[in-house]
This record gives sequence, C-alpha cells and structure tokens, in this order.
Amino acid sequence: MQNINFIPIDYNNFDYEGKNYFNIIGRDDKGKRISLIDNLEVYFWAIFNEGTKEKKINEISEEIAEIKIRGKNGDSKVLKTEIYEKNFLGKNYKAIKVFISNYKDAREIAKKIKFKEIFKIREYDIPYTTKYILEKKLRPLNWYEIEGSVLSDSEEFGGIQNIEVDLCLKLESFKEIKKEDFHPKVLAFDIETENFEIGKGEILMISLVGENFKKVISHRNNSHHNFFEKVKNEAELIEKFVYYVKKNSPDILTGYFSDGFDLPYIKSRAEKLKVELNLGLDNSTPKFRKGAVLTGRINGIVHLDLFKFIKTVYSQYLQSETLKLNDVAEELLGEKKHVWEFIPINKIDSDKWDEFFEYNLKDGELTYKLFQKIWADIYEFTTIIEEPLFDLSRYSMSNLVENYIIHNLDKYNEITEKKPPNESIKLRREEGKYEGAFVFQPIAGLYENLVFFDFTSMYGSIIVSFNLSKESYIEKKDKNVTEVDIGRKVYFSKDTGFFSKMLKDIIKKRKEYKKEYNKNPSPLLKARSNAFKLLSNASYGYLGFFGARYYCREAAASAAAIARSQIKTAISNIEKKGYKVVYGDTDSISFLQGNKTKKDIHDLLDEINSKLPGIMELDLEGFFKRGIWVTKRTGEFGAKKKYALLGEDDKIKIKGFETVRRDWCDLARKTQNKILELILKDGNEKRALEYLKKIINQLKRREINIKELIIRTQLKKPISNYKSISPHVSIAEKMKKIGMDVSVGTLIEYYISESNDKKSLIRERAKLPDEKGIYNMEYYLKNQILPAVENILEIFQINVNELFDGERQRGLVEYG
DNA sequence: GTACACTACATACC
DNA sequence: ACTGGTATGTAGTGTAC
Repeated sequence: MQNINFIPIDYNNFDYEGKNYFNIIGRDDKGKRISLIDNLEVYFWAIFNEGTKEKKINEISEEIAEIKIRGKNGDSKVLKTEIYEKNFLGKNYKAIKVFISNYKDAREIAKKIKFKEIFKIREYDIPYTTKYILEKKLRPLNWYEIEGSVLSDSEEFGGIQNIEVDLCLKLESFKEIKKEDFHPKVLAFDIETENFEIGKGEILMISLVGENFKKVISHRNNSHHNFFEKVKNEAELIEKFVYYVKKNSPDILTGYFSDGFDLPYIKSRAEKLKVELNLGLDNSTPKFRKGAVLTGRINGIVHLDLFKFIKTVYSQYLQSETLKLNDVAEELLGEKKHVWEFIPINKIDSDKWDEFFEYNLKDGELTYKLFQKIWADIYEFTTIIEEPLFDLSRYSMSNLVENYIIHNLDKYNEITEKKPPNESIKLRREEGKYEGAFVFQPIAGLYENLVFFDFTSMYGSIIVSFNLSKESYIEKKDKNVTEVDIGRKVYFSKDTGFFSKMLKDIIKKRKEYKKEYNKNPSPLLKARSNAFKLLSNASYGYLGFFGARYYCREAAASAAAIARSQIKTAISNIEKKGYKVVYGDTDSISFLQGNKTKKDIHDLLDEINSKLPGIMELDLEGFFKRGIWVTKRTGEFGAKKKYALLGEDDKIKIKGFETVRRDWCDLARKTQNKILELILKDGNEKRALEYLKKIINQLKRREINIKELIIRTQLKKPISNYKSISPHVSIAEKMKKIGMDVSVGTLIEYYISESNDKKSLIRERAKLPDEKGIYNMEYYLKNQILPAVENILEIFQINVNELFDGERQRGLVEYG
C-alpha cells in the first residue's frame, strides 16, 4: 500500500477480460507522474410508471437481472438490480438501478427491457468518463489523498506496467484535500509545412516551447541559433519531435488550431513515412475522432487546442476581428507573430531560413504564453463543470451548461434526461422561431445627458424567478401555476424545480466571486466569476437549443415574453416620472437625465427595484454626456442597434455602426469613427464636416493607400455551396485557383478596382490586395465613405450626397 | 435596358 | 449542429415594364 497526494488530469478507460477499467493519469505533489487504475460498477435506470405495485416492481426487477446478450466484445449481462426512490423531471418515481458488466453494451441491454410498467429508461447515454466522475467523485484537477496498491511489478490488467509513469497504483481509497494550486507541465508546439492541406507536402520544421525549453527542429537548413536542431530528414524530424515530447513529459501538449492542422498533419506524414508516432504514455499514436471538426487525443497527455477553448469562452469578449493566433495574441498578450511571407520553399534563400525558424519559434512561444494567460479560465471551468480537461477544453457553450447540470443533479436525487434522438431534434427545429426580445424604436438625433439602466442577468433571473424549465412546464392549467402568454397560454408550476435552483445558485456564486474579486483581485477569482457569468448567460439559450437534454421551447419563449413585459413596464414607469426614454434593447433602457440630479436617478432605480419580481434586479450602467442615434438607410425611422455614446470619462462607445463592422474598409470605418467622435465631443457637426472634406479630397486625389481600402469578408461555407456569388466568394475562387489557402472561416480580402465597363458587377471589379490595379474612386465614395457618414450628418440637415457626389464635385472646394 | 423587389449573406446587438 | 432572437445593410438575382 502506498499513500500519496494526487491530482487527476487525464482519464482513459480500457477493457480487460470483458470488464471496464479506468486509468487515470495525474501527478503527486512532488511532481511524479502517476497512473491510477480503478474500476466502476456501471448502471442505468429503468423508471416505473406511477402507481406500479410493489410486487410487480420486484418481479420485473428479478427478470431484468437475468438479461444476457451477445455484446460488442463478447458476452454481456446484467449483474444485479436494485430498487430506489428517484426523481425524474422533478417528479418522484420508483426506479431500478440496472448494473451491467460492460458499459459499451448499455444501449443494447436497455433495448431488451420492455415492460408496460416501465415508462423511461435513462442514463445509458452518459459518457463513461462522466459516469465515473459522477459516481466516484474523483474530479479532475482536485487534490486527493490516495491509498493504493502498487501495480508496477505485477502482470495484472494484461501488462499495464508498460505505461510510462513513475508509479502505477490500483486505487483502494481516497479523500479530497483542500488545495487550489496546480501548475501543469506544458509544452506548446507549432509546425510549418510545404502545403496547407493536411499531409500534402513535407513538414519543414517543428517548434517546441516549454518552461525553460525552446527548440526548433528542421532538416531543411542549418542555423546558428542555439534553439535550433538539425535532423537529416522529415522522418527524423518527427522522431525528434516524439523524443522531445517524451523527454519533457508534459501534462499538456498545446497548440493553436492543432486539432485541425498541426497534429493531424504530423500524423498523416508519420503514416506516409512509416514513422512510429508513439506519443501516448502507452506508446499509442494520437487518435482522431471525426465530428464536425477533427479532435486529436493522445493517451495520458492532454492534447489541448487553445483555439477551441478561446472560441467558446473568449470570443464574445474579444475585440479582435479574427481568432487567428496573431490577433488573439496581440489582444491578450500585446505581442504579435513575426512577419513571414509564404513563398515556395525552393525560393527561400539560404540566409532567409533563419528568419523562418525564428517565425516558427515565435508561434510556439505565443502559444505557450497564451496557454499560461488563459490557464486560470481553463482550470476554473474544469473544476466547476467537473469534466476532464481534454473534453472540457473542446466543449461548446451548450455542452458546458449541460455538463454542469449533469454533474449537479445528484443533489436533487434526479435521474438525467436523455439526449434527444435525431428524430426529435428534427421536430424541434421544425417548430421554428419564437418571439424574442423587445427593441425600443429610437428617434434619430443628438442627445445630451443620458442615463443607462440594465437588468442584471435578465433572462437568468427571469428563469429563476418564474421557475421556467422543462420539469416545471405543465400541459394543462392547474392551481399554483404561473401563466405566460407566448402566443398561446402556457403554464409553469410554482414548485421550484432543480433547473431554477441550480441557476439561482450560479447567479449567486457569480455575485459572490465578483465581489470577492473586486476586494482581492486575482486571475483565478476573475476566471471563477466569469465562468459563472457565462453559465448564467448561456442557460436561457440552452433552454431553446434543439440539441439540449433539457430543451423546453415553452420555457425559453416564456422567458422572452416575460422579459418583454418587464422592460416595457420599466420604460413606462420611467416615463411616468417625467423622463424621456430614448432607447432600449432587450435588457437595457436609456433615457434623458433632464434637470434631475444623480440622487433622483438612484431613487428612481430603488423604486423600480422594490417592485420587481423574484431575484430580478435593475442596475445603473452609467451616465453619458452625449449620445447619437441615426435613421436607417432606408426609411425615416431611427435605426435600432446603432448608436454612439460619449461617457463621463470622455470615452467613446460605439455600437453597431460601420466603425465596428469588419466587413467595411478601414477608410470608411476610420472616417466614420472620427466623425462620430468630433460630433459627440463638440456637440455640433462643423469640425466633422471639415474632416470629411479632407478625406474625400484625399480619396479623389488618389492619395489613399490601398491598405485602407481592403474589404474583408469571411467565407462562411464551402465555395460551391453559395447560391449567390458575392465579391468575396468570387475572390475566394480566384485564390483557390492560384493555390492559396482558402477554407471555411477564411477572412477573404479584396479591393474594388477601376474598370472600363461601368455596368459590370462589383465582383468583376474585385481584386486581391496584391493584384495590380487602381482603386475605384466612385465605388469607395458612393459605396463606402458616403453611406458610412450620410445618416450621421443628416441629423444636421446636411445632405452629403449633394455636397460631395458627382457633378457637384466642384462645390466641395468652395464649401466652408 | 432599367428599376425595383426579393433573396442571400455577413455581421452586429443583447 | 454544437446557446437564443432581433436588426441593419450590401450585392446579386429575377422580373416587370
């Protein structure tokens, strides 16, 4: 027997003699790598109809206990059955816990259970590792004091000793210990290749970066850099890569988009060159699961693709216009990639290779630093959701919410609902949209002294306060229900269900950790508070997501209906007090402060809050010196979701305008931005108009750099799927033709050039940024600059089209 | 041959 | 397919005159 302190990192399962076992890889507190072998009694639930007689339950239970099938890997059977009182969707039932020999056959065995008294069979579809964590409560990235028997010298489990660890134990007992600190051993990697398509062309070099470790390996050229290591060919390059991974013995091997590029590329080349890519601790090769996107798994080492985690957890907060390593690193680290122009490798001068190696190393370094930067978030999410790092880092928002629910259901004695089968997903999607948020119709104009109120976690607080969820939804009107009109009347029980309780807890924790963070700021507390915020925000979307286990369209539609009614009530209450409401969107209201004091505003807020239902809360977002709203391009109404504000700190906040849209050229965006800024700061249009005049003159004199005129549009689907060939699709076709990297998600860049044929389509005048040509002045004036500013200046009765366009061109010089 | 309505698409807001 | 609906606005496409 041996006692150690242990932190679980990676969970693997294996079969031995027809039974399922776990091999949990982690560290002890001395940094030694440990493998922990454990088994799990696997089971699922068979739930009885209400009122089934005790005798019948016992009979059926005995019958089920006899089930045997020919399973995937030999004979499989029910081991035993036990009867419990359980809850399912908030209601109490008798249920049989059906223990089986091999979890892989759970579905098949469940199919054999056919009794009219049994109305649901559940939990045969919970991933095995999730099941293990739920049952044993040996959670990822928590510390445990472990007692285990040493397996290293035994032949047990068919030679488990072949795993490259310091110690292998069979788990006997454990208890959780309080310890929050864990710094994993991390190795970042990045490759450069001859081709962008997986496996086509050689890998030219691989960089590896860890703590006090930097390496670039290549067979292509020599270098005097001390981080450089020369190998003789590509095969040896891959071997060296494996060698250094093993030598570093990382807990985590991280890359940026490495699920989709680096790892599959290496695997493909290794297969071609017949090199053993035995990265796993059991010397296995990485295994890829082909879902919508590839997922590469290495046994015992967590392969973590930073891109995926950043996409789900960070992207909505990032300002970057793409999620490419360069943009994300610049925003999060303040560091950019090196500049390297990709040219065919035979055209790289021998003295240029050093630059290429440096470029490769920098990518590795950025990836490593990015990992360290966001580790707090990954760590917090892992411990909050209680899912293994490997899976967690790849989860979508709905996966995160759902797994939080699954891992918290036992507090409510609940049996987990199943995943919707494909047929119900189809039906759910056919139900179509339901009515969503209310947006206030603004009147275009420049306003002074604005106040912004907003509801804190509005949808979440409504779901909690009105108990909206699948389990509380009732088909028929009953007593003790909440009635909501979503086009038809729907009803929800007032007996608080687990969904509302869980969400209430999430919102409460978010508040606590935010408070704690403000008192005592640390990356970990910030990450914790942020994780709960994201979970709370996503819970409403989860209710309306067709793939959710706890999907409830009625609950989602009701949350939206109540939100509409609550914001309208708040608006009318503010108006009744004599304020003029200017704008509002979903959960926010903006109105004029007028001659009232800040204290008046706070009193108003308190008064509204005293009447709000449940845990709903209205908050003061801030005061603003000025705000501008414009009309829509078509029609005289004020445009929704487009406005700009000047804060008390003189900071400008711009929403929805072309300035913040990446599919407009920089010149139009910068010009509009400057004009908004000048108008907001001056309170009139004089200087803004001067500025516009200057820019337009530059444009007409062809003094604008083509870089300012590049339009960027993302390719959202494969080129062939487009019904309508817009400029960016046409450019994408052109790029593909000349062998450039174009794939779904690529940001296509182009500019519009002059052409003799006035009638030609815009796409026919679109050119690649480095393609020769002169910019189309008329296009940039009429389709970029003027549209971006006309509705703003229209507020001051200025018609920019008359001022600056066409034959009135000469008037421009005379103006002002 | 042009004008206009409609559709497809991208991207924002919350 | 991988949380929801609301909204603006461009460019292409189709059709009426």
